[in-house]
Amino acid sequence: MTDGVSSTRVAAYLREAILSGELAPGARIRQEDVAERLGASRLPVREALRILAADGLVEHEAHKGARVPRLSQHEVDVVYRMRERLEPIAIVESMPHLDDGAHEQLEEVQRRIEDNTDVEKFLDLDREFHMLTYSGCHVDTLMTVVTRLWNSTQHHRRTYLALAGHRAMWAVNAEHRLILDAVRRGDADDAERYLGGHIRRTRIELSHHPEVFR
Amino acid sequence: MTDGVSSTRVAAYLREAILSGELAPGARIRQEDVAERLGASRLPVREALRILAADGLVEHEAHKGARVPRLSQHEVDVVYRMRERLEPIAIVESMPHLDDGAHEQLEEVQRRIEDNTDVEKFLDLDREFHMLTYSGCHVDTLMTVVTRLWNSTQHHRRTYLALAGHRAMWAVNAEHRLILDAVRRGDADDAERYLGGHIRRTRIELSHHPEVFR
DNA sequence: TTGCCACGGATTGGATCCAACTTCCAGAGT
DNA sequence: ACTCTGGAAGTTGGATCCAATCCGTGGCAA
Repeated sequence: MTDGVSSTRVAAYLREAILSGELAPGARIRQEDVAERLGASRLPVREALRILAADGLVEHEAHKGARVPRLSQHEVDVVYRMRERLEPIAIVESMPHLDDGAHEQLEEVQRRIEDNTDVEKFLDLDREFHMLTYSGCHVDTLMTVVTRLWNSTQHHRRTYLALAGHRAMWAVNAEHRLILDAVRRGDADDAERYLGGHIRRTRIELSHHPEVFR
Repeated sequence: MTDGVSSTRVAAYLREAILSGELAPGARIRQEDVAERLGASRLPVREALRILAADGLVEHEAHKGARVPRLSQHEVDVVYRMRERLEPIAIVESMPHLDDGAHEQLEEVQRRIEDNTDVEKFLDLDREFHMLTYSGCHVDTLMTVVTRLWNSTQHHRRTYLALAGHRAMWAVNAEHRLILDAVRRGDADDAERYLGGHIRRTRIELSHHPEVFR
């Protein structure tokens, strides 16, 4: 259900365009272009841009318009260090509320990740896997921030994956399996540990590839 | 200097009203009221509300309007656990960029905190102290999130202080002094440790006072 | 050639009017 | 007495038009 509200539809459209890489970091977003393309007026576009700014997907400057933020290597590194500390909280909050159905879903998504070879598909599935592990966390403030952190580094994950291919994928799968097992067993300590390690290892791999940041 | 842009002026006005407690959690904000009071049209008010939503100061629902979010005790606890893990990153990022002038300012602010007895004044000064220690952190994503976390719990700090008075204030001052000293010495490990402990102790004190959450 | 100023197109910000939705209350029907 | 329905009032969302600002371009002078 698209909510019926135009501004949220526009926001969804732009969110997809940015996360899919169609709009790269640094790209400018002209209100009238979007309005025309979606058959709406500029007003809902303006509101959509504010919504996306809250998600960290665009940055807005008065009288200069909106553009997709361009993060430096150091900024991305800090974002990953933030994730390393925040997401363990989310998984611990979430685990008690995950039932067998959720565990099944996780197993299924992880199986699809292991069968997959496409970069774009991996990005979606990986995000789905982690968000599923957090789906029992009902603290809005936390989930908003976590989503924001994923959003703002989506572009770099993509270019890194396109570069490294599936060479390092075995580690991701091993870590996901360990996380999934800990979640199933209800072992919060292990879940925290493996999740933190997963993010940390990714951060360090990224730091070895400065070419991702042009 | 107020940016000249109406929507940011409106946002600043509402931000002040919310942080000062004038608009309490749960309070509804009608666009026309604000517009009339500030002599603007409803449009900049709408944009201001979106800006504030990004700061976590209001929540917006389609066709139902904006209101100041009401956080549960558990949510506030999680927000403090987030702060406990994020702000140490901020202070470590910041410290290398703080010069003697900044150290002087910190000393001055802390002195004023120790001389102060007013609750409202303490809230401002305490925030100023911590934000000063983070002022050298130029990672936008991190500072945006930290600000958001402070914003969303400002109300609870106020009511707790009004309740506990300055009984527990000595601990705050001791911790501030230790943080300030570590910052001066450029000792990142100590700064991290004392800051984390400061936030953690506050969180635990809050958890002992459920009456703050009505 | 280079730097500066002015001007005009392009783009965003704001005001007003109209449409859509929500909420609340009265009244009929059970 | 209770529930459900319909409609009116109140509030937010969207479209259009106008104002303010930015930015590139071209001309002019040093």
